[in-house]
This record gives sequence, C-alpha cells and structure tokens, in this order.
Amino acid sequence: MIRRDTIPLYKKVIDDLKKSIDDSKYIKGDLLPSENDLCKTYNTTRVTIRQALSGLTNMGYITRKHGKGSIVTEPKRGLGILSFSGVTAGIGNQTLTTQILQKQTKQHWPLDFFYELNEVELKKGCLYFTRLRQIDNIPVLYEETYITNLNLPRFISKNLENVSLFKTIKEHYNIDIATGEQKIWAVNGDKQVSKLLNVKIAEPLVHMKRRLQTNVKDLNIYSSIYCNTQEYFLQDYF
Amino acid sequence: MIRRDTIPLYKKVIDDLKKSIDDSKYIKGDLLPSENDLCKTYNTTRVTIRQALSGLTNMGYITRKHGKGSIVTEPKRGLGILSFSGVTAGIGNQTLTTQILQKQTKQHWPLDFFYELNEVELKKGCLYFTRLRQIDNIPVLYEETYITNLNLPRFISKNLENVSLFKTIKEHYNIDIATGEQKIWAVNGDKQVSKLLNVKIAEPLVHMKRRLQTNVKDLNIYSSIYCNTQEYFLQDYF
DNA sequence: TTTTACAACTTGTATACACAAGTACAAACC
DNA sequence: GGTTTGTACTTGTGTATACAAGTTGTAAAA
Repeated sequence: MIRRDTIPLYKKVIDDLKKSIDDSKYIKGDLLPSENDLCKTYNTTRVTIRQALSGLTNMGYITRKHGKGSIVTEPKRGLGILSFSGVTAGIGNQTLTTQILQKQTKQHWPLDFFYELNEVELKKGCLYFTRLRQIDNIPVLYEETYITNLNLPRFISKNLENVSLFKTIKEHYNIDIATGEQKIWAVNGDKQVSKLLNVKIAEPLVHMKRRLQTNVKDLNIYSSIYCNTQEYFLQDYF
Repeated sequence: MIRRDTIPLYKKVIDDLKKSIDDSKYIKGDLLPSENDLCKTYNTTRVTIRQALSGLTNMGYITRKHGKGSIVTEPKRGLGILSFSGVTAGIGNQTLTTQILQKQTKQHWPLDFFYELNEVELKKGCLYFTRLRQIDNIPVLYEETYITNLNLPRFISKNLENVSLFKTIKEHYNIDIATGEQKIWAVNGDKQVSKLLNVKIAEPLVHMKRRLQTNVKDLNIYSSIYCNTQEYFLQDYF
C-alpha cells in the first residue's frame, strides 16, 4: 500500500504500539502481536511491520526474541539519570531553591560551543541564563543553560526563580523533552565555579554537559552543570 | 544469497563499514557509497544494505539524508556506563579490555557495606572480585563487585577476563537485570586507586556506587566503581 | 544573464515471496 | 516417569521489484 500525503504506514504502526504501551494496554513482559498478526491488522507485509518493530526496539520499548516474539520492556519515558526531578525526589524534606544568577537573554551561540549545532540553530541564536540550586541553603548545582531561540515568545520575561524549567516550557509552549544525552566528568573546580558553589578551589566537582531534544524540531536545550557532591550525591534509578 | 554457518551478510556490511570509519578511510562529513553501489559490491539487494545502514545509524556512526546519502558523523568517545546495559555494550568502536585484579572468591559481606542487605543476602554471603577496564590501553574504570552467592554454581571458575558480566550470567544462569540505582560523587583518588588508574594522587575521579536487582529474588549485584575521566567521559542517553 | 525545466542521481516507503532457525508444547515412544 | 520427536508457532535473513520524493548539476528557455 503506497500512501501519499500522509504519514508512512510504519510510523503509524510505531505510534499505535507506542501509545498502547504508554497506556499500559501492554505492560512490561507482555508479548506484542506477532509480525504476521500485525501484517493482517494493517494489511501490509512483514518488511513494513519489521521496520516499525525495529524502531520500537531501538527506542527501548521492546526487545525481540528469536522464535518467541516482541517483549515489552520499559514503559517509562522518564528523563533517566540525574534529572532534577530525581534530585528533588531524593532530597525528601529538605528545601531545594533555585536562584537566577544571570537572567535569560537572547544572544549568539558561543563560538566554541560544546555541542555541534545545525544551521537553523545557528541562525536563530540562543536564549542563555544561569542558575544556582541550593539544598538547605548549601549550593549544590551551578547550571548554564542555552535554549534555541525558536518559537518561545516572551520567554525572556518569564520568571524562572524556584520553578522547574521543564514544567514552565511545557505549560506555556506545550514543549516536551523527547530524548537526551549527557556526558559526565570529574573536574577540579575553577575559581569562579568554586566560589559560586562555596567550596575550596580544586575541590573535585561533577561536570555534566547535556543536550535535551524536544518535540519541536531544532529546539534543543543545552546545559553545562557543575555539582558539588560534598554533602549530597547524584542519584539515579532505572 | 542465503548463507548458513556464517555471519549474516548485513552484519558483515556493518562490520566492514564500521572498520572503514574507525580506520579513517571515511572521515566525518564524508559520504558512504550509495545504497546501489553497496548492492553491487556485496551482490545483494537494497533491503539488506538498508538493514546494515540502519544499524550504523542508530550506533551513531552515520546520519542519513534523503536525496543525498549516508554522512559519516563524529565517532563517540563515551562510556555508556550509566545505563544498566553495561560498559561493554556502550563503548562502540574502541578496544575495551577487562583485566581481573582479584579473581572471584566467596566471602562474607564487609561489615560497613555501602548498601543495606536483607537477611537472605547476609546468610548467603557474597562473591567478590575486582576488575580494571582499559580503553585502548588507558585504564579508565576500577570496579569492585559483590554478588549475592545464590544459585550461581561454578561461578568462581568462570573466566571473566574480557567478557561482559551481564552476558555471562545471562548465558549461564539465565539471569537478567531488572532494575537498579546508582549514586555518583566526584572524589579525589586515594593512593591505591590512583595508582591502578595511572593518575596522579588527588586527581578528580568519578565514584559510583550501584545496586542492580535481577529477576532472581535476593540476587543483587553491587559495585563500587572509580572512573578516570581525563581521556574519556561517562555517557548516557535517554 | 537569469530563470526554468529536466535528467540523473540519492534515500524513503512498500509489495510479495522464500527459506532458516529458535521456542514451546503435545504426542509418541522407551 | 522421563525422553525423543514432530508440529506449529515465532523472528531472522534474504531476493527481486516498484514507485515516491529530496538533491544537485546542467541544458534549454526567457
């Protein structure tokens, strides 16, 4: 079935199955319908169905087992490791405060930016701001954030003090985080960062660089984060 | 061309192209031969070639552009340790070697163990071993592992040199990792660890403690890991 | 000279089929 | 009871083909 002016069939299969998994119609451990069953359902051939299942596999929704079937693995689509919600969840009764050090401004990307940017991003420029996050008044995270300046009207006037950035952009612009990656190093803090985090110079810090891709094309969120792990640690569940 | 007793053709195509990229026969920005060219080279059809190119795409080796071709991208230098698929799965093209420092032995849990243990675990004791993992002969990870001594016959005699622990326990005992948690700090390396990782004393290291729960009740895998992030970094996708 | 149209390339999507090989279970056998 | 074998399922690998659609350079038209 060749289709014009519409989304490809294999993508529709992916969307349908993904939705079923997200809606818990299939839960972890369940078998999806067999390839041949799906062929009948969608009136197509195995090549197309396999293209869809292959997509779901490397999205982490299913694992496939020769002779057995497609097994649903992880219905969770959370942010995984070290997301700030994770930090928030891990600190219990203590108070997490977020302080804006540099208010969001529109500017060009730094020339030596830590991720590669595409033409659209370069052309649009970025919104930049820095924040300091404290737990019980101990500074724990220093965060420099760059967001592609794309479809974010009046972002500069938003107040980001003590609120979740993700929640803000979700509520105001209906933007979701789709995927992301992060890199982690242990580094010695330099003069500026050590002072902000109130630790001795050369105290070891966790340095993370992350790229979060959203459901809007070319709209990405980049951040460089320094963590003081003297009193607290970063935690992750999977 | 149907082939028996040998690796599938599409995997051979992946290996060949991957090797060419690793050996810099194609560098970042280059175009791979077109699908039709590859069809002629390997005397096969586009479906098979596309299966290979699709594999390379989600390994991060290439990106594909409609109407243009397959573009070689930046090879990644991350460790991929932060997800539970394990280090071996996350490293890609470089050579990861694993050296056993202390061969696995049955022993009691340390008194000041870093996670809380239940009665069954305490009663059964643990299997303990340490490993040093190197990428291209640079030591990057020092790992102390404790596994509950439960339903693991002959584990002590298994050779863990240069193999994936998860794969080993999956193949021999059909044990899967179900869930896990990890904690992360930046620390200064002490004398022993710094020496093992071949860095100066007080060089900042990433220290992780993880607990992995398996599909077997009370069978958990605990590890304390030190990472030298001078040459490589830890990487995570979500 | 500038614009348009086309040809020749590229990857994207899809059909239709065939045989290999792993899994699970039940029937037949010892 | 325990083992072997067969069968019907599953996914894995592969051939052969067709048309859609994006990209790029060139030749023809304005």
